[in-house]
Formats: sequence, C-alpha cells, structure tokens
Amino acid sequence: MTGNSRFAVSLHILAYLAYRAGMSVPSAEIAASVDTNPVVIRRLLSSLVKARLVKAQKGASGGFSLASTPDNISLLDVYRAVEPQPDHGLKHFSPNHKCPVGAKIESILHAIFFKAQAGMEAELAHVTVGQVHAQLHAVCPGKK
Amino acid sequence: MTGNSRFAVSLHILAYLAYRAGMSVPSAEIAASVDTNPVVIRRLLSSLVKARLVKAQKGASGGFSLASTPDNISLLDVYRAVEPQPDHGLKHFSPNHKCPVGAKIESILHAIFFKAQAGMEAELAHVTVGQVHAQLHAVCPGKK
DNA sequence: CCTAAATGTAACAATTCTCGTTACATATCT
DNA sequence: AGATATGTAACGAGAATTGTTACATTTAGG
Repeated sequence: MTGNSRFAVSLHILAYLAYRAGMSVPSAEIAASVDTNPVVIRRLLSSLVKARLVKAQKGASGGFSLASTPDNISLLDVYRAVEPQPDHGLKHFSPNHKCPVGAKIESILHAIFFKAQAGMEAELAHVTVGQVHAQLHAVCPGKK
Repeated sequence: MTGNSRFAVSLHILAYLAYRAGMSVPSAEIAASVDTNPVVIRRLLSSLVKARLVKAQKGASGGFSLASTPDNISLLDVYRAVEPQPDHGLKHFSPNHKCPVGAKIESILHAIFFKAQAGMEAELAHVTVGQVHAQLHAVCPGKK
C-alpha cells in the first residue's frame, strides 16, 4: 500500500458513530458503511477505545459509541490514537559519523521534521469530529 | 520499512553538495557519507536533476553539484522533488456510497488532509538548504 | 439458563513499497 | 584508448498494510 488508511478509516468510523447519535453500533454495521471487513473496524476501534475516545459494550446488543461529545474529540486526538509515531524515514537512516556532514545531519533533520510535523498537527488540532459530522448534514440532512 | 527515507537522504545529499561548495562530487563519495549504495544516491539525484535543483556531469571527473545557491533551495522544493504525492490513505479508501456517511465522507476527508498537508509544507517552505548547511558549520567549523 | 449476538485477538496470505545490489550501456575527461 | 562516472533496468529480501478465517469470551434477553 502507498500509505496506511488507519486515520482515514478511523475518521469515517467516528463520523458514523456521531451520525448514529449515541446508539450502540456493532462493528458489522460500520464495516458496511466503510465497505470492509468487521475485523478491520474492530482493530481500529481497539486503539480508539484505548485512547478513551470510544466506549465498547460486549455481548448481545452490544457495540460501540462515542465516549464524549463529538465536539470534544479533535482530529489530532484521533491521529495520535491510531497513527504510529511518524519517523519520516529517520529510523532507517544511519549516516557515516566519520564524515562531518554525516555526524551532524541527523539531529538537524530531526529538528526540521519535528517542526513540519507540528505544522500538520496544528491543523488537525482545531478540527473536531463534531465539525465533520456537521459537514455530513450540510449536504445530506435526511437521517435515514 | 516504516516510512521511506527519500526526503531525509535527499537533504543529506544536498547538504553534502553545499558543504563541498560547488565542486563536482561523484555519487560514490556522497554514498560514503550517507553509508549506502551509490545507486541509491543516483536514483534520488535523478529526481533532483529533473527538478532542476542539481546539475549532473557525466564522464570522468564528472559528478553532481547544486544548480543554484543553497539559499535559493527550500526544503519544500526538495520534498516535492522526491516524495510521491501524499494520499493519506485515500487511494485505498472506497466507502459504501449507498450509506449517507460513506457518500460524503470522502470529499470531507480530502479537504481536511489538504489543509494538514499545507500546514506541514508551510514549515518546509521557509527553511533552505543554506540554513541546513549553516547549522552544520555551527558545531563543526573545520572543513576537512 | 441458554442461545444468539457481539467484542477481542491471534494467525495467515496477498499485495505493495522500499532499499540494496548487480549488471551494463553510455558519455566524457585526460 | 582507457579510466571514470552517470543512467537505468532488473531482481531479491524485508517490512507494513489489509483482508480473511477462526475461535475464545462476554452479555442481553426470552
């Protein structure tokens, strides 16, 4: 795969839970909306539950629901819950420390990538699941 | 690999070319600094040449050199030259359009990812290869 | 209390990406 | 002419992602 789709699918999941407005929603129903296997959905939900963004209810008539108001969940919360720590290629980057450039470049790149990452996360921080939900309704107001 | 290291290695390459101050540098020498195979270096340089950031000289005593002043090359130029178009997982994301959520989520996510990407690129835009080069000298002033 | 429905997770295959490596054609300086 | 470099194709190993099957565990509800 080019890039992983964990973040995109997770946002779909949370938007769907917001759409179902507090109901307990089984993974199979979400999987039908995302068009994938329920296990894929449960794997992501497992991370979202650990991050306290979602509550899980086992057993018959169980399922998942948001742990708080959609407006209280930022996309940065979601991003951090499901995306692995971004390394920007530095994990497999071991330059020759005997070279003056190789000796110093690593820490310089680290600082640069940190700032770039911060710039991206700042954009995610001020968008909420509630806003995504609102955009869904803006064009498609009729709840099924 | 977790993520690709094209951008990181490319910055190392350009910092090395700046460090060698206009000399024609063969890929083998750069590879020694990065600690990898010369073909890996030439592959990346191929992209950098296409983007007009670097000049190549074939034949004996040939090699590579910066196409302009280090201060005229921004990290965003480099990023765009060597990184594939980021899709944020949307390429392999085809939700069920029969569902009200699945029908609309894709374009909403597209807009969100575009802004997030722009936030990151803005940080890269105001850093130059010249600044990276300056940081190298700041701690290690003795050129070999 | 029993059954149906649901989560939680392990395991595995198929696909894709990245990187290192070898090989070789081509170009060019000395 | 010969040594030195680029340019690029081809291939394999390793890792990550996703879909899938399988199964243990939990729980609501009749």
